[in-house]
Amino acid sequence: MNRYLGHVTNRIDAKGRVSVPAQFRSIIQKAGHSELYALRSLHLPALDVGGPELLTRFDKRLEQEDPFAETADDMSFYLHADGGFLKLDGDGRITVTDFIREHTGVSVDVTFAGANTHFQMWHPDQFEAHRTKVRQRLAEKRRQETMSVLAEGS
Amino acid sequence: MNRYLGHVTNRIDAKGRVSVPAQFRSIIQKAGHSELYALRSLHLPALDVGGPELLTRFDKRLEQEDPFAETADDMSFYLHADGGFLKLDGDGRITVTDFIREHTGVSVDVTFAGANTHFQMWHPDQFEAHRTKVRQRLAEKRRQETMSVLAEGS
DNA sequence: TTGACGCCCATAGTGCCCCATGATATCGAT
DNA sequence: ATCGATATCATGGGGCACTATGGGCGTCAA
Repeated sequence: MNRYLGHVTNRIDAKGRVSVPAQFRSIIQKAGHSELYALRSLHLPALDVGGPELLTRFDKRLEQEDPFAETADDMSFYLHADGGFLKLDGDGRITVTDFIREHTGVSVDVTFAGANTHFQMWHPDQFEAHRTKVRQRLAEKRRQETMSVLAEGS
Repeated sequence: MNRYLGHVTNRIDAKGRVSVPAQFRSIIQKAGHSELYALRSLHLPALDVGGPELLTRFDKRLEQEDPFAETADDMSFYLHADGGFLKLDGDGRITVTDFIREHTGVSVDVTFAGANTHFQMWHPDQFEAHRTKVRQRLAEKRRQETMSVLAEGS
């Protein structure tokens, strides 16, 4: 399986380290990488994490912008300055820096959530809150669509 | 990794020196350079720092950015005039000259920010302010376009 | 002399590498 | 199916190496 799926919550130890779930690590390993790249999500209290190809994907998006416009500078700043590397140690752990804590609010536990091509890091509570919100929105959307279909049929 | 990424804040000592982050130093070293060139950013209170290739890259950008040759010359002069040239000492530190202080406002701490092919030097507060602004602008843009690279499949 | 600068070394804090332990899952033999 | 052996994984901790930072001491120029 080469996709990031499911979610796991792990504990931060006394030295501020946390294990990246083995199933996620194996994906990185298969890609031949030993480093992770993290971005602070623009609209969520979570980190978007992946291998170097995550950065490449964003770089491609950046190339589409007019290189002399403000937006291009903004995106470059967001990608290159606002992000950070997470180095995996020999046991597949990363150190939870202030960089991570500030944006996500994590302190004792971290929830790793798969997002297909990459994964996210959350405070467990924030993750749970977000999860229920998403479910509500989807249910609401489905209800609306069903209603409209019924309306057409009649 | 041979790209300037992430950001670090270091302290200026009593002799006016500050350590260039080891992470960045190793990139310079790998490129085989022992000298750094610093240019005043046009739109930002920051310095753009990198190897010799930084000069040509910015010259090209200048040409395209301003159609009036005379103004471009002025800007080129502004960029290169008291042109920054930062020497690394044996311990990977540079001395923070007035050239740096004037344009960036740094006094006690310096924030080094990656910009992929080069890096920037900021006053920590200015950096943080810029960061917030950039995130706001990007979030706004995303709301308008529903731009989400992450949401794409594969 | 004084102050800026280059080169040297000292040290505290942090990050990284290595190994240990316990819990859980997997497998094989009976 | 049961039970024991083995593997995998999250977690804990020791200890070394590196890095950031502070400071000493020459040299050179004003």
